[in-house]
Amino acid sequence: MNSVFYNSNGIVNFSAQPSSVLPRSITSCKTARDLKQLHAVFIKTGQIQDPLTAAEVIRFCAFSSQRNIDYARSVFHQMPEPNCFCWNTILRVLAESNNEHHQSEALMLFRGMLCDGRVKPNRFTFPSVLKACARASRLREGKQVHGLIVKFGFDGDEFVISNLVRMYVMCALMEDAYSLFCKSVVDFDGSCQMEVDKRRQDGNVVLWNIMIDGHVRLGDFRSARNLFDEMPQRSVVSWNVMISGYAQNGHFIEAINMFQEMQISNIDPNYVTLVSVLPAISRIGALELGKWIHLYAGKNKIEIDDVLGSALVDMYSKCGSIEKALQVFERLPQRNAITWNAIISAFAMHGSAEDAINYFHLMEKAGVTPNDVAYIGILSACSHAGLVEEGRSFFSHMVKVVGLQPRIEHYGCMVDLLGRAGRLEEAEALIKNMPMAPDDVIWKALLGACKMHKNIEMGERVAEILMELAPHDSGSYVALSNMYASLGNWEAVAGVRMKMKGMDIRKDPGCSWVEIHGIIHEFLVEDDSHPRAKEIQAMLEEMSTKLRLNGYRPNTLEVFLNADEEHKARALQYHSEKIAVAFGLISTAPQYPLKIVKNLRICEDCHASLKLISLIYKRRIIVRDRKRFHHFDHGSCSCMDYW
DNA sequence: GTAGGGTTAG
Repeated sequence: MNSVFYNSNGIVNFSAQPSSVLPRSITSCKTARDLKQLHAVFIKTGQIQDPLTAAEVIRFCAFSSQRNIDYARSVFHQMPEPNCFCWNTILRVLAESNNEHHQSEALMLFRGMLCDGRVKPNRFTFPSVLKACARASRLREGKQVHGLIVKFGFDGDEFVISNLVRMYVMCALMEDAYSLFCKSVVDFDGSCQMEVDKRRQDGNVVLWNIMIDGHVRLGDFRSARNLFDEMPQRSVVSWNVMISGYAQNGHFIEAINMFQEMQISNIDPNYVTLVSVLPAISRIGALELGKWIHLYAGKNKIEIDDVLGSALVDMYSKCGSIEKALQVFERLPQRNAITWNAIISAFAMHGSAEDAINYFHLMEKAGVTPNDVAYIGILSACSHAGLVEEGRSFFSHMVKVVGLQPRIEHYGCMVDLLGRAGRLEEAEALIKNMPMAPDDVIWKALLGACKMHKNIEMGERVAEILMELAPHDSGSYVALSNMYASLGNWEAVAGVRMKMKGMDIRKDPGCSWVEIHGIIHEFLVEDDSHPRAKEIQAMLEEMSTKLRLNGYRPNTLEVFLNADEEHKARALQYHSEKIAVAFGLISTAPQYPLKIVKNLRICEDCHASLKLISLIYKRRIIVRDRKRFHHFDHGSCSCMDYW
């Protein structure tokens, strides 16, 4: 007969079992199969009646890598008399799940626990219950739980309080959160005068972090920053909350500044810091900083798993290095749907439709089902490469075979795909038949196609709609004006300009960034504010001369002004990306590829010029515009002039 | 047994 006994940690050991067949304890279970075998033995021996054993089983199914909440729940419900520890375990499992139904279930279960009455909740019960309320934004229940906490006398427990504050913060009730916060901070500070109680101090920082997080969630960065500056001490989490808050709300420069200040303050970035700051680096295109992060992870033994890996793949891709993106991707020990989406989107952005399609199929082969985002990636790849039939086939496969509901982003790709291939009527028909209202992005895609194919009739119509939909967006005015200009209709151009002036709409200034030796340099149109402006100017003149000698003629069609040709040619010379290239050429050695990030789309003239410049100066130039990458090399561009 | 994270049409 098998004997069962416990070690000092309450972990069950099966020393009499042949180790090749059965795991010796729950902690040595590697797979769900191991656990099921062990569980079967527990049932057979009746040992499952022991609450500690049952709780260990629940914990394993809930928190190990073999996450199986259904299994945990069934073990729990089979217990005739679960003790408080078991209740706490199942409540925590449900509360921390990402599935919203589980949070509701946790609350129902907690209600059951109270009604049952055999077990009283303890101080470990409430954090989970509060977490469930917070995650599901269930304020009404949250307030009831607050009442119970007072009734049971746990309103002095730091874990309970921090979860209570967090619950109010997540329900956007900052006043309630503040009243608890202020009370606790005063209490804690009072007791800390006598003796520095480390745990209390930590608890204090946690509360500050939660409050900062609350302001960040509400988009109130000023209050968040004030608290951050005021707090008596900051933990790595305090920095992470600020960095991720900035990064997720489009304040990329602030996120990066915070990250750099963090290092000045001698706080070591951790895994979450890296994952939080990487998207900001991607958006700015700060490759050197991105590389530093990658190295830092390696040096500090921070594991590059699927999550950090996805962020790195995206960073390298958005910073212009598709080769490094692929290298990181290939070396990852595990890849999930997001990792695959990141590499597929990377190929799409860089114009390698073939690779995007290959990796899409590799993803399927690896047993990862492509989700809606994967289809956005693949459709955008088809659109950038002009693969109309392939795009159509992916779209219909997604709808008819996979049964995914297309989102507006999918329609956006299709409108772009059809429009740019010159099938303007089909694109317009698709917009009319979409199940949702078209947004400005959809109309902009069609307007771009009208401009490309010089369909002024449709262009005017679409621009009209856009001006109504997004009246303060300069894009539609500029596109319409450019369209008239390309037809030489200067009167109509003047009309659009008048309208813009009347509504005080200004064209977004073109802006380019180039990172040279780790420092980001920003250039605006006609920018002469750089310390090396004189040398840049001389370089621009030289470029201009060499371009002309190589047969280049300025393409002034897209110049916004109705000015004489010479003036327009000069305006073109000072587009921000050209200034950035000039600066790059004088600042770096020939083998150094220039990587430029531009806020708007690259214009046709700059595109033609950069192709020639890559030939004349034997320089690889990679430009990331608002939409995609252009790799200029040996006189041609990776987009094959289709963008 | 407290806080924090990656991909997405133009």
